[in-house]
Amino acid sequence: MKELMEYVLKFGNLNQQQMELISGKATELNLHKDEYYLEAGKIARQFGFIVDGIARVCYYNNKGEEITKYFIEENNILVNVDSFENEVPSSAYVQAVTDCRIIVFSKQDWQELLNTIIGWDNIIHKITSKALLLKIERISPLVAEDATTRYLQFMEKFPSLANRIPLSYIASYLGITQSSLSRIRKNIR
Amino acid sequence: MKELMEYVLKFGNLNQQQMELISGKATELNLHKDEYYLEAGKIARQFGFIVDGIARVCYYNNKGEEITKYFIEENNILVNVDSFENEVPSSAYVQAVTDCRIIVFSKQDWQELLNTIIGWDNIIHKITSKALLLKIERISPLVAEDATTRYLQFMEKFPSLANRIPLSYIASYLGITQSSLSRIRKNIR
DNA sequence: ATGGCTTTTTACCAAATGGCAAATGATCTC
DNA sequence: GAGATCATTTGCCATTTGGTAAAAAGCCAT
Repeated sequence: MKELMEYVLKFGNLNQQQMELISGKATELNLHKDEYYLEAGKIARQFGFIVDGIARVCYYNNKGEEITKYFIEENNILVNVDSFENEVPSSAYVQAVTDCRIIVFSKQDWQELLNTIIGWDNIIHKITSKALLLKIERISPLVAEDATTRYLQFMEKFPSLANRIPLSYIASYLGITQSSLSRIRKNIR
Repeated sequence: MKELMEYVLKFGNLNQQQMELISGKATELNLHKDEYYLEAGKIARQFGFIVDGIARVCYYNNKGEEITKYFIEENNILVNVDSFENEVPSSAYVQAVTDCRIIVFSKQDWQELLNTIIGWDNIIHKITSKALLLKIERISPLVAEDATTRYLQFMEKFPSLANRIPLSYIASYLGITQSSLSRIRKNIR
C-alpha cells in the first residue's frame, strides 16, 4: 500500500483521511505466472496497480502470431483505460509474466473515490496520461530502429526486466523472431 | 469552429453559453506545408485542433535519421500533452505535411476555460486520453508486422492520407527506407 | 514547351531477418 | 539421477530489407 501512496502523491496532494479512504477500498490480488489479469473480449472491471511482478499486454494478429504490446513492471498502474472507462471489451490480454502482487479497486469503489475525494479525478487524469505517454515513448523507438538497436535499447532501459522475462516474450515485443533475437544476443557478446 | 464543437460534443455536453465562451478564445492559425507548429526543445504553448490538413510528429535519432512518429489529420487535436501540461521542452517537432488550418488556444485562455466551465476538465481528459490511445493503436501494429503488411494496413486505414503525404514520410513512419517502400509498392500491383 | 527542381523508381549488391528443424541447455517431477 | 518438459541456441537456406547511386517521372516557373 505504501508503494501505491508514494506513487499517487507524486501527482498531487492528499490528506491523511483521503489516503485512508483510498486504502480502505483497495484489495490485494495475487496472480501466478502466466495467469490472466484481463482477457480479450472482456470488459476491464478493475483499476490495478502492480506492487510486485511484471505483466504484459498481448494479442494475436491475423496470422495467429502472439504479439506482446508492452510490459508493465512493478510500481505502475495496470488498467486498460479504454475498456475500464468506457466499458468496452478489451482487445488484448493482460497476463502475468512473473508472479504478481496487484492492488485493485472495483469500478464501483473507484467511482465512489472519484465522487468523494476532491481532486482525485485530476490526479487520476495525470496518472493515466502519464502511463499512456510512457507506452508511446517505449513503443515508438521499436518502429524506427533495427533489431539489434531495439534489443540494446531494451536492455539499457530495462536491465532488471530482461532476466525475468522469457526470451520469446521479449522477441515478440521487439517484433522479431526468437531465433533472430538469440542470434543477435550471440553477436553482441 | 463547427468542426471543433462537433468533436468536443462527442465527449460531453456544453450549453450555448459555454460553447460561445470557448469559441471566443479560439484563434485560427494557418501553416504552410513544411512549416513547424512546434519545434524540439521548445515548450508547447498552445492547445490545437486541426481543421484542415495533415501534420506529423517527427524527430531525429542518434544516427541523424528523420523518424516520423505519427501523422495527425484533420479533426484531431494537435498538442504535445506532456509539454503543454507540464511545461517541459518537447522532444519532437510538429510539422505541417500539407497546408494546415488549425484552431489554437493559448495556455492562459485554456486555463481560464478550465476554471470557468464546469466539466471542461473532464471533457479534455477524455479527449486527450482518446488521442493518446489512438496513437498507441496506430503505432503498435507497426512493430509486429513485416513491411508489406505495415504498408497495406496503412493504406487500408488511411487511404485518404496516402496521396497527400510524400513517400519519404510514409517510409519513415513505417520504419523502412524509401527505396524499400517503393519496391513494396511495385510488388503489390 | 523548356529547363531546373523535387520526388519516386530502379538496379545492384551486401547485410539482416525469417522459417524450419535439430541440438543443446535448463528446470522440474518422480 | 532418469526422464519428461520447456526454453534457448544453432545451422541451413530463402527472403526481405538496407545502402548507394543513377535513371525516370512529376512538377513548377518562366
